[in-house]
Amino acid sequence: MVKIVDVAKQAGVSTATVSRVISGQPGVSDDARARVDAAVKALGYRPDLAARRLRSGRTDTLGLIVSDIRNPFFTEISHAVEELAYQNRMRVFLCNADEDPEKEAFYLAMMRDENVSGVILSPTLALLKNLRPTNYPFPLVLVDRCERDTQVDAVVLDNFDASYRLTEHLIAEGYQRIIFLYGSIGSTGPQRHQGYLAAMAAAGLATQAEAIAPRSERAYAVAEHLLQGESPPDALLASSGLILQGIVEAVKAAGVPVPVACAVAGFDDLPWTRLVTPDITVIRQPTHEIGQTAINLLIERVAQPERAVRQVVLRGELLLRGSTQRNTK
Amino acid sequence: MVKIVDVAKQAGVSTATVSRVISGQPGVSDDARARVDAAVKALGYRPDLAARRLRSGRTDTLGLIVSDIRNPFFTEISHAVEELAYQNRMRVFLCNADEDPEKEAFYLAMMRDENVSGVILSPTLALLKNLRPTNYPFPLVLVDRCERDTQVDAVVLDNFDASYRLTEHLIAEGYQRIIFLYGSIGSTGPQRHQGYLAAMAAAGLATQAEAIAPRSERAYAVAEHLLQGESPPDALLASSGLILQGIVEAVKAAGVPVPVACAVAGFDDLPWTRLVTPDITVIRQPTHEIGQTAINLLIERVAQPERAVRQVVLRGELLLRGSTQRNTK
DNA sequence: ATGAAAGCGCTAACAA
DNA sequence: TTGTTAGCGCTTTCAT
Repeated sequence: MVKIVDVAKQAGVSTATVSRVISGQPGVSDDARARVDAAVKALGYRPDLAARRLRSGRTDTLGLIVSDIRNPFFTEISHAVEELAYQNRMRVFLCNADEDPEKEAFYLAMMRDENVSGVILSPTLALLKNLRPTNYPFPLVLVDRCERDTQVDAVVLDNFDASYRLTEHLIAEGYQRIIFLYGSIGSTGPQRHQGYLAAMAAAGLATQAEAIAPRSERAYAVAEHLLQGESPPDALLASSGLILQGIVEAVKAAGVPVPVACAVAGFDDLPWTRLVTPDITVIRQPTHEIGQTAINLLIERVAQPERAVRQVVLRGELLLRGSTQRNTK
Repeated sequence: MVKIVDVAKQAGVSTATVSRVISGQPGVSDDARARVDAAVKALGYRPDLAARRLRSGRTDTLGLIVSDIRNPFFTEISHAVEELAYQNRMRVFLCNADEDPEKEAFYLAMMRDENVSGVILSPTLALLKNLRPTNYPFPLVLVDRCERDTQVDAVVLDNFDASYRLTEHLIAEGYQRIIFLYGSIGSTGPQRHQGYLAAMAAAGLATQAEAIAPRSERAYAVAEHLLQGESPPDALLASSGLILQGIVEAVKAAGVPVPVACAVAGFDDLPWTRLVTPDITVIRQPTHEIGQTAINLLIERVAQPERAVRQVVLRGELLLRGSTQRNTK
């Protein structure tokens, strides 16, 4: 294995000069620089990262801890983070907490052990509720989930606003008995619930909402039950893609005509929402931008540890499609 | 920061003994072991990974380089790999090559620099064509893509067989003018193409296949064109989920009744294939098992570097659904 | 079973 | 601008 002394010897300089050259520091003559570069190339030298990290204390590695790697929302965020990390020549540990606080704690500890430069995290509700950023030896940026009083850099959707606008649209289309199904674990479901409540209240309509486990099977069961009940909904709203999927399956199974008898809408512009008939009205989250913003916040935080906390709130995009347009169909 | 000497002092032993205890080596008395454990706990000691790696040359870290992190197929594999790595207390660098040989090369070099214990890789075709495992200082396990003569551990689908059975099913249902759309870059598309050709030949039917870029827009355009042509297909087969999506959109847009006028089927049991009407017949790949098998192969290879090359070929599952059942509908 | 001590390859403080 | 050198914190040989 070729090491820094070999390069130094070959180039006729000291190891310090080689070190300066390979880490792009100033204070090296063009001549020496050229000789080192040549020696590096000739010998195929690659610095030993473990040695460098031990000595320097830096790793140039980020952690990304997502709640569910199989959820396309997080997959898009991961993609954006990976892309920017690649451009910045940083590595990233991508970890999947699977909504499990224990796994989340394990990975957070691992990040500490790895001495990462920073971590992007979509926290479980349990962690979010009493998050002390000072507990962590690295800067933290939250994505997707954040409470109003959390004092940490974060980038989230304006959940209240998005949900308000979605509900408002349904009301404008003439739907009245609008039922909202939302994920009970997590912070986004309840925030979206609030937007729904506000929009309904503004229109003077009675509300009904069901907090459920965020799984399509649960949404299916609840929707099925509601559709068969005494006063069935004329619109079903979902606070997430998974819940929306369950609703769509239930409506299909029950043979309820959409959007005439019942409208359907929800969050997350998943590919299938355009493939089904009718296609589904959704709120599109700017996933790529969320990931991009998160890693930029993190990089800036690393550069300036003392700067004020910043929370970026992004607006969702309402995509009007067939499942909520009673009039045009 | 607390280090190993602090623990040694506190426990009244040498650093060597502490090192033995924390890495679970034998040759330490129960008494010493207990004192060390207590000291570790009392001081909240965590070993410095950089130092450990520099000295030991081991990292207990794996690399996973996927072709496209946004593809649910790879997302499922990532999930399985992550799960098993977690159980084995190993870290994993998840990288997304995005089907780009340059990015792939970068990440492979990064794996070398990181001195990872091993790498799981879904290679680009360019790399697969002349893959020299001896070029890499770490063991390699291929997933999803592998040529017949590649001498590397691998776990793949039996693409020929799966495609054969899918085609056979369509023939049995009475379809005759079956056109196959497959991804031209990559090794799986052509392998699946061969299965289609064989099944058609066995039935004495004329074949038509189109090699296309594996994007839904391309599949849409080609399918649209075929459906409007002089002798339109009575069945369209896709070699991947993305191509299948394009076909479904095109058929829907053209208003062709499925499965009566035209059947549709393909690869990958994506959620939406059950949501559309009719639901789509597909080959389900055992994604979880693929990921699991890959990491197990890798762990065993690390333990026994000299064992013979093993290639695991898994069988796809044919899920019969509405889009190909002309008779029952 | 235990300890003393030699480095792993690199960076950065300091000297020149 | 350049070189010398002292460690970073740990593992592992080699004694005992």
